[in-house]
This record gives sequence, C-alpha cells and structure tokens, in this order.
Amino acid sequence: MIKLSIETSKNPMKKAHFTPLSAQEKELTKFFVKMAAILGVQRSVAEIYALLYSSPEALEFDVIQGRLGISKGSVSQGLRFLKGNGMVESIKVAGSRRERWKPSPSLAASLVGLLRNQVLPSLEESKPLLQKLVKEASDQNFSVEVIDRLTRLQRWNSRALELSTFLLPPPEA
Amino acid sequence: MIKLSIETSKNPMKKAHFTPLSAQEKELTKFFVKMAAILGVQRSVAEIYALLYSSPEALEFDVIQGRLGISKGSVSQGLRFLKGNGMVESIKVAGSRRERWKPSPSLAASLVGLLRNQVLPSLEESKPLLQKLVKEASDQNFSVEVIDRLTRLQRWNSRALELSTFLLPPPEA
DNA sequence: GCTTAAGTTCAATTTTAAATGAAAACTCAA
DNA sequence: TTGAGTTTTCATTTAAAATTGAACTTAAGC
Repeated sequence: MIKLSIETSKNPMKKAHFTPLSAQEKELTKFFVKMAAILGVQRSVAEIYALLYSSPEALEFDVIQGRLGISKGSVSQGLRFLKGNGMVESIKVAGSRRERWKPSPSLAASLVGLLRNQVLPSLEESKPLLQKLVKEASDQNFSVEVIDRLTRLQRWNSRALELSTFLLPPPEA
Repeated sequence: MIKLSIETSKNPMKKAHFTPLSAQEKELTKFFVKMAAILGVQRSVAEIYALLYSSPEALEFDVIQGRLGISKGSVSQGLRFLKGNGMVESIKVAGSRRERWKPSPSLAASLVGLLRNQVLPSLEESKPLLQKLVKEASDQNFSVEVIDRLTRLQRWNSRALELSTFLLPPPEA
C-alpha cells in the first residue's frame, strides 16, 4: 500500500471544506438568477454576484468556487464579466497573492453599466441599416403601408437611442 | 412503375413554390432578430414578425412557413406567442378556412405588451421574497453591510415595480 | 532567475433551449 | 354530420449556450 500524499506545513492538504449556501443565500440567489435571466445573463454569473452580495466581507477566488461548487473556469469567467460591467471590484491585500472580491457599491450604477453594454450596441448598429431600408423601400416603390411601417420603425429606433444615451450616459464622458 | 399522386382540381398538387426572402426582408429580419435577442425572444418568432412587418398584405399560415422555410410547429408556436403578446392579429376572410396574419398597428403597444409579460411577473414574484429576506436578516442580526444591501435591493425592486406599472399599464384597466 | 501559487484560457463536454414533424385535434363548407 | 383542410400538440431531434477541467500563463516571493 502506498501513501499517496503527505501533509506538510509547506504543502498543507487543503481540506477545502466550504460551507454550503444558507437558506437566505439560496433565496437571494434565486432572485438574482431571475433578474439576470431577464437581462440575458447566465446563471453562474448571477450566483457569484448573489454570494458576494450577501457576504459581509470580500471573498477569495477559491471560497467563491468552493461555496458555489462550480469550476475554476466559471468563477474566472464570471468574475471577469462582472468586473467588466462594473458590478464587482477586487481588492488586493498586501502579503497575499490572492484577490478578494466584493460587489460594487451602487447596484443602480451596476445595472446601468450592464444595460448599456447589452442594449445600446444593438440600437446603434441598427441605425444605418434602417436608414438604408427606408430609402430602398421608397426608391423601389414598396407599398405605402410597408414604407410607413419602416419609417415608424426608424423613428422608434432613433428615439430609443436618444433616450438610452440620455438615461445611460457613458461612464466618464 | 406506379404513379404516386394525381393532380385533380379537388386535390391540386400544391407545388408550393414560395419566393425566398428578398435582400430587404433579410435585413429587416436581422434587425428584429437582434431586438428580440435583447428581450429574450427566439429567432423564429422574430423572423415571423419581420416577414409580416414587411408584407403589404396579411399572410396565410403556409405562406409564412414556406417563405421562411421553417416547420409548421414553429409557425404555430410563433404565431401563438406573437398573438398572446398583442404583436400580431389574425383576420378571417369569409369563404376560406384559413386565417391571415398581419402585425398589430402599433409597434409601441406591441413592445409594451412584450415587456409587461417578460419583466413584470419576475418583479412581482420577487417582492415578498425580498421582504422576507430583509426581515430575516435583521432578526438574525446579519452584518449591517449586508442588511443595508438587502434593504436597498428591496427598495429598488419596489421602485422598478411601480415604474413598470406606471409605464406599462394593463391593457384595459 | 527560479519556483510555485494564483488565475486564465479554450477545446471538450454537459446542459438547456429551440425546431421539427408525425399524429391528434379542431373546424367549418358541403 | 362528415371529413378534408387546417392548425395544434408534444415527444424527439437538433442546435446553441454554459460549464468544466487540464494545460497554460502570469507574477509574487524567495
């Protein structure tokens, strides 16, 4: 019989007992998962955010992984997404190589960031397309009904774009 | 050699040549698909809507199926979804058993209907949940930080709910 | 400059959502 | 009332998205 691993002070066998989510944490996760679904954000990302949101202190990478029971890859990608959208922040504590994560102070600001990234690009991209379509429709004398619809669509797009730019101004313009 | 089918006036062999989408129709489809994606609505539904939107006359079931090249099931489900959200209307012409479909007059109203069905239910469902969470958090003396976050979350949910109800009043209240 | 803990990447896998189409159900003209 | 013409249903298939984990990269600490 061979002993497969030896615990030393240099290489402590990380037992890695992470406490499973409490009832409250699970409920809050449900809420964030539901909201995330509306915004088209994946479950694991919502889970990470919910965990950070219900933790009084900033959490380390492997605590997040351990308590949620998800893979390193998911944690890494999830944190990147959340950070990229300004929803979480990382803190580096001197003397430790690990980062610690916590939600950004303002949830409102976070959602604004998320919406801006999800919605605005599509509205902007579509503007020239609709312009072209309206032009072609009148050039090729489509039915009045269809031209009318397309024109209204274009107007609607422009207004939505204006409104969004107004409601969701860029971070530091 | 057996002749497999015979064309009669009663049973005309439906050649079913449907003209493929024009360049413009394809472009418009792109637009609607993109918008639909934001709202979490599936591609085939957006395709159906785009086709109706760019057609001067109301279209029959099998024209929709044929021109889009999708299955009967998808057309049926797609139309049901669109109708359920007030985005399309059906017309019955006397002497024909088939229904004919066209987009509802107001795109704005359509989007309102869609948003109401997609977003409001989640906000409403979550209200009592958040209430309970805040209560439990203070009862079980969680950290001030976390209680504060949960309270703000609850407030945010209530406001979003109020705002939505205001912006998206029920159809005929 | 090494070593190794910490985190990232991405091809492979798993999971979830959407589309299909054959069979069932409905519906209206005859 | 009947039954062919329509549409719906839903188990199955297909496609898309999310997750995993092993290999790789990075950088802190020695």
